[in-house]
Amino acid sequence: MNRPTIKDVAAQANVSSATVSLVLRDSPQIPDSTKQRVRDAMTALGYVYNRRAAEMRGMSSQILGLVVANVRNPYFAELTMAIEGAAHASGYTLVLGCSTDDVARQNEVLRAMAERRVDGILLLPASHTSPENLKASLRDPGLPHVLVARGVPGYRSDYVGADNEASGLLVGHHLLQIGAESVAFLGGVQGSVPREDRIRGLLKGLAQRVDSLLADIPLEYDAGADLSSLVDRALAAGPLPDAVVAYNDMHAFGIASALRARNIEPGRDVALASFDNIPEAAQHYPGLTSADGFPARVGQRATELLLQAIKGACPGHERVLIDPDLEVRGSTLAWSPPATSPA
Amino acid sequence: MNRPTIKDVAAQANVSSATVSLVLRDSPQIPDSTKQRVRDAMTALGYVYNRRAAEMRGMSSQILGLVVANVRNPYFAELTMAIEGAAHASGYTLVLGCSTDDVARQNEVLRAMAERRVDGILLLPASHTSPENLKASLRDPGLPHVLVARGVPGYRSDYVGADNEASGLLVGHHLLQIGAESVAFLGGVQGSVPREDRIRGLLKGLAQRVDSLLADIPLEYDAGADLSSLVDRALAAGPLPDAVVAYNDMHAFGIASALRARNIEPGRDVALASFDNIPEAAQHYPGLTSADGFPARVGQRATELLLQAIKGACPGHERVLIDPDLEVRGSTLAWSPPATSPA
DNA sequence: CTGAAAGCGCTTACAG
DNA sequence: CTGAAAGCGCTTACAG
Repeated sequence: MNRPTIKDVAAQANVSSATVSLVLRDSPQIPDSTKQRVRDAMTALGYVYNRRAAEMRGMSSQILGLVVANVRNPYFAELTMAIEGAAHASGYTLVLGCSTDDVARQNEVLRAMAERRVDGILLLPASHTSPENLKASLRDPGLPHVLVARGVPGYRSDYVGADNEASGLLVGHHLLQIGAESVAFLGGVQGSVPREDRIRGLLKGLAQRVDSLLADIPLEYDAGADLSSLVDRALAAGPLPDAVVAYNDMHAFGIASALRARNIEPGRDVALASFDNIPEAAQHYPGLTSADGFPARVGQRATELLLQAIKGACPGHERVLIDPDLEVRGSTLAWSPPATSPA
Repeated sequence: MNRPTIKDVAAQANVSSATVSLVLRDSPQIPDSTKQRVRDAMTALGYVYNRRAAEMRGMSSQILGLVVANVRNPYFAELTMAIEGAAHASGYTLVLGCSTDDVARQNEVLRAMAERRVDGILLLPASHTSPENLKASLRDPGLPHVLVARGVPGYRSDYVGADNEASGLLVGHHLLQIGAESVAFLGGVQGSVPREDRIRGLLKGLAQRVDSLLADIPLEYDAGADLSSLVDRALAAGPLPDAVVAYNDMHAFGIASALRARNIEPGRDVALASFDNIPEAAQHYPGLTSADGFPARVGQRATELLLQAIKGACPGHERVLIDPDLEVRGSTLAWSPPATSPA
């Protein structure tokens, strides 16, 4: 026999399928005795509710879609876990798509989600996503959605992300405070919005003493990033800066190792700071000074906003920025300006 | 107007809905001229295929479920990406559930997936999953499934994972070869099957000279693991071993930092090896010797096996172990036995 | 308190 | 080459 349906359950319990349906919804109009009989029939038959069939009668799918570039980046991983947790807590199931930061792949994934009638979509847009793109994939099909962690310039929609400029500002202020006079920014993918925001904030924070970066070297790709050659290029470009700011903690770890391999001890010979403050930043030696972007909060808020939008209570272009916080550790605290420069 | 259906498309194109359905499937019995007309109607109306409705007529959902403990562990992240990629390549969409290594949560997630009628499930079982558990959640409802990365003793099913014992053996042989005479194993969650397999293999590999571990200290929980206190406990337990073997690379990084913070240079003062060989292991200073578990291959094979099981071509208890490989780097190569011991 | 019936958006024989 | 009709497993008015 095939999977049992409410009809089978109804037959077993000697009621109509309508009654079974009402029992499933725990309707108050069914007396407990009948409910019990129906429930016994369900377990006897091993009945599993078919939400897909229910959906056909206008019910929602209770599925949310999440599209991220990848899940290897610990920041994205944390975000994904937070979103899965928030969705689960609200009775939603999560469909995951990885764009691998590729717009074509992203479009395929979004289309697949639309065909499966997800109730809404959380999108961390691939790097070169265009507004027209999102209009065609999300706005026109009428899919409720919120953009996460990265905005798409020129596209108005709900958005939740870290305040990258504020993060940069915190890092800049701190470096100013410890006396850094030359700063290089390493890592991140060229042209990405968070990267630009972080640099803009950083320069604002440093403005009192430093007016430009000693070096600004982006990566070609994020995956399999070659931090070692990045450090080579930075060292070839000029003198060792007082401080290196990495695009994120993962890049910072690679940079720290590359420096150490060249006999430059991070924290002592050069200050090192970065962004994200993933748990590993605290475990690293020296402890890595990092601006926390609170991915769990971003994911939580983004999910809440999406659920509101699905309910129809949608302003539609809310922009939520999560306040950053700077975790100061040995990688900048252990450094002090060279003696040659005046106090 | 609501979402357009094939009926709307049919009206627009002056054909019946049956014809539209055939065009969707690109049936050869429909002439190109009609197909074109229908397709034009689709784009004009912004029609989006409703796979859920199709499913009601006996078609499959083209959805696979993946349940993992978390996605923060880089090994799991890599696995997840590989599975998402393989699923996508075969036209499947992936539903992701995180059990947070909690059996109750895992059961909820599996139930939600069953209600959504996924075609099959890939499960990385939570630590204390029982065979009865899986029987009730997977076998009885007739859900095709394959277990990934961790087996459940006493439960027969398709399984794909790294060969942890062989990995341990490789590490053990290598440590023997560089002359290590005392070895401590640090990290991993007490009682986990991969942990036990790794230790068993390690001891086999060392058997020629070493017959027991100097220390074997597991973690209470994986999340937010306190590697620093782990190292303290290891150092308190006795003399510095020749080699430390970490449960995985993430733990090894934490251990390396903790050692360095205590003025013990990993690679020079103590050999350090571990498991997984995540990309960061190569970037670390010193390069981390690590046994590669090839999560991408595990994910790929597991997905293939599941798709076969879904097609019904299922032996049902295939056990696939992916061959490991030892990547030897500075963290063990730079170490040499203390001069006091004879050559 | 419970049942008969219509309908969600598709697919699939079956006619023509 | 194309259409009418039945049916997938539910839910929801509407009767009784």
